[in-house]
Amino acid sequence: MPVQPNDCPVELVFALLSGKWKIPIYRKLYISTEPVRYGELQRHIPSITKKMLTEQLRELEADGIVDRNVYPETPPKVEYSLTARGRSMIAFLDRMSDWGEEHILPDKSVVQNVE
Amino acid sequence: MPVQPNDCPVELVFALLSGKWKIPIYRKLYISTEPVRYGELQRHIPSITKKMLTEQLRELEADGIVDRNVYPETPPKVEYSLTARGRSMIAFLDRMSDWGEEHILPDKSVVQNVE
DNA sequence: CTGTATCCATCGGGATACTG
DNA sequence: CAGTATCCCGATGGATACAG
Repeated sequence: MPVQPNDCPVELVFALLSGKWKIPIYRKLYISTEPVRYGELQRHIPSITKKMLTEQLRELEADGIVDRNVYPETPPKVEYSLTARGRSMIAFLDRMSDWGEEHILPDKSVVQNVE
Repeated sequence: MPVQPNDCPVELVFALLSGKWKIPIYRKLYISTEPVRYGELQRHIPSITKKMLTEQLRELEADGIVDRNVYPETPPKVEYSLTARGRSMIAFLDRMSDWGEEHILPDKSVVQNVE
């Protein structure tokens, strides 16, 4: 659901991106220089159902993170892209990613516990 | 539940802090210079139940974010604190907070839409 | 092609009572 | 004081079929 009022900025931001598929969707939209079609998103995230893809996109849209453009053609064509606000999230997402790679993924390294 | 393997660092980090009460708990532990007792946490977050407080603390502990110290006294005394790893999350949490204050909370300002 | 509409299983989280 | 043990509900997300 769209975000509810709350006083903690961190919790608010978490709420914006909470949802099983929002990060993968965000990543795809961020990486693409061009707007991305519905079907393209679905192919990029094979395990997502149409219901969930639509739901998550609607929430991201309601929260001003994603832009939705409908082209009234036949067959229909709908394109999604990040809003400026959405793009600006990359600032802290990159920091999160850095932290994750440093503190979680290192287990994958052959060399462990090298303090 | 403790975090499951996954390839996206951002999703991994989200998983670490997903849980209705983890951010409030983190904040309290971060702010306190001294370790915090169980009852103190409960008083600081009045609406949390014992079950949830215990659950969330256990998960944070399993994920290496929180330290748990038991003093075998009577009555029992258990203290919680952030691990070094936990403390280091403040780096991206601060960036998230900044973004949240800039992009979500400004509605509270009297002056709006001043592009 | 881009969705909606139903129906349903699972699970996070809450209320309450009990315990070492 | 610091938890466990149960019981339970509502929301989240999945499967499938249908529609413009």
